[in-house]
Amino acid sequence: MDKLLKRSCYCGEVREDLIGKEITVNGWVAKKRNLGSLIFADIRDRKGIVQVVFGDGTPADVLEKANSLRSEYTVGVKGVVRERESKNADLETGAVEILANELSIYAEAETPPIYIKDDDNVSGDLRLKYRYLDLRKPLMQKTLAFRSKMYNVIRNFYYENGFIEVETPVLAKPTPEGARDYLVPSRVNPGRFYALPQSPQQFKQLLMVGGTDRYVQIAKCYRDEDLRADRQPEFTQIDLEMSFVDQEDILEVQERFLKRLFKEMLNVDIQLPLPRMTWDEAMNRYGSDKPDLRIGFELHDLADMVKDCNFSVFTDALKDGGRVMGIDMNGCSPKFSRKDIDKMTESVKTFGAKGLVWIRKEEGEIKSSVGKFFSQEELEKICAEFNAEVGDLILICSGKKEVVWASLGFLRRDLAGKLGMLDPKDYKLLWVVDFPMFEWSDEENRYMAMHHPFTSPKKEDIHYLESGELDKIYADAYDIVINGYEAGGGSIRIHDSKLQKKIFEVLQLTEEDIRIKFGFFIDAFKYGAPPHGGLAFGLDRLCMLLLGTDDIRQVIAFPKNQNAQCVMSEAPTIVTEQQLEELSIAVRLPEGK
RNA sequence: GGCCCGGUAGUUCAGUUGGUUAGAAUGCCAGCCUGUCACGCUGGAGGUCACCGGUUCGAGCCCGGUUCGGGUCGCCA
Repeated sequence: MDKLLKRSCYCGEVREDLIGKEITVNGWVAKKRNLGSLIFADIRDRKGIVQVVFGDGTPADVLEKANSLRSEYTVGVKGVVRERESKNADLETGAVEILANELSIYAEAETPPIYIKDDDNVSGDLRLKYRYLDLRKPLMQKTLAFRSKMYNVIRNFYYENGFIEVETPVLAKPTPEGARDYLVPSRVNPGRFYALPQSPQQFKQLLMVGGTDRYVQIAKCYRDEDLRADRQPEFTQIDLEMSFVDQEDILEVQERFLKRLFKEMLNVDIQLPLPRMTWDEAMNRYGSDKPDLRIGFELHDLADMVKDCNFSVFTDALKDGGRVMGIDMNGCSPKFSRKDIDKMTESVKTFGAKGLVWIRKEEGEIKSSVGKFFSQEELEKICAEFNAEVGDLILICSGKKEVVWASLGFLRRDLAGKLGMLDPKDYKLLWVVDFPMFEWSDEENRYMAMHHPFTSPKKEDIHYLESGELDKIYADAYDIVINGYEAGGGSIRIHDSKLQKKIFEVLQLTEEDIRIKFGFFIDAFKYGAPPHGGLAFGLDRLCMLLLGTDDIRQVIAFPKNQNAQCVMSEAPTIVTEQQLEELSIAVRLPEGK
């Protein structure tokens, strides 16, 4: 239609200093208010919204055209900025408006299927289907710009600290010992597959062998596992590796990065050095390897208090090598009904707990779901362990330690959330260090590397490799934890090929396995590998945390739904016979699909 | 793969014990309106109650199955 393109100002940036000046804005019609021969239109672009007035001197043909405007028409407006008669305090541009004298309708629009405003309340499914409309919302545009600024802070910091940005391949080799791979068939190598990287782990270590010394990459990673509110199948890592360093050196640089990130993105000051906690301590005090330190409600081991009690559930758990532990929800007794506790009991069952015992400390009396098994004196002793006061609610769980940790760890954070105690603007960062090297896998019936098989065991624990006491071996591995989220993790790597071989052995990989899966990697370390280590931050999760959302989709432009589909483009999709033919692939669907 | 929650107008939802023509708000369309900004007023259109089957004289509602979406456990080196 009419030609009027060149913008002189973003809608969201029109201010009093432009009063009296003629400007041109481009954008979408967010709202039209037609008062007859006076028409107001709110025009939106990525910076915000400005009010345009038609009437009061607007040429008749322009006024007529303005009357035909509908929601989401794409338009350009030229007009003079003037002060408003009555200001709108809710709008950043609310002190001014544009009196239009030219209007171009670049494109008409059908009625949008979703509301395009921040408080839309539209289901996530529809938002993803019409993501291109959803992205027009001011909040989404702010989020994209925020994330973009993050890239900038990241690159500046690491460039200034001597890191080299290197792109590693996306078409890579399948990763054994990890998550499920996304596979990519090779046409020119029939029957062979690339895998999309779960992380650039091996490449970045080979960069160290290659002498790069300090590497950084904002890397896309792919894992074919089930999704969660904070987990997408393709996600972005800030991936790092450093040579000739120990754990201290790495943590020191990375916490300076975090300090800078929080300062530049939020103007929040983070105190360094960050607190540290061993994995053992985190599990025993918080029941989680990613403890949320915004709240207390720490776990207490009650073994001493219940080892001789009459409640066989507890004594049996202890005899089987399990734990009896509890948390004290201070002052929460009146806040949770019997029904609420029933729900808590149901929720901990998903972690394998058989039940949940409660103790309510009341004026002059201590009540409990297991009151008939315990004397008041015994209950008093438990309350004393927590320094419980009247009005406290103590929740106790027993069983295998992993079950107890998971159950109570879940409850303390879940209940705190329900009580509104988790302030998203309060940032509690810590390092969790000294992870166990191995964990037993019932499924595989063998020990697996907890972090990954290139992680270095702690020097003082290496002798347990010989004695086979694998559960006594801890690793030079560390996670950065922010408000209960694992925001990143890393380790010192093995640079000694003999030690690496030994680790593969205890992981029960055969010579042939090692050859096939890691041959090139092992070979590289024969030629002089530097001591090295690194870390990767989850960029999406950092972005979530900084923006105070718990939905990772909010910070990704085009995310997948829970079934790993893009509901907008309908990926993944079936492909033509011809494509499959070229790739030498035959598809065999499971029964009923 | 398991468990939990949900699917009613374009959108967000209500819908009583199973009972007449399924409602509200918002959005949309038309008319009127010169200071609105959640504009207002008047009128109007808009429904495969996710799908299939069953129970019943009668199903949005009850039962069975399927499907779709969300959360979560397993899984995520």
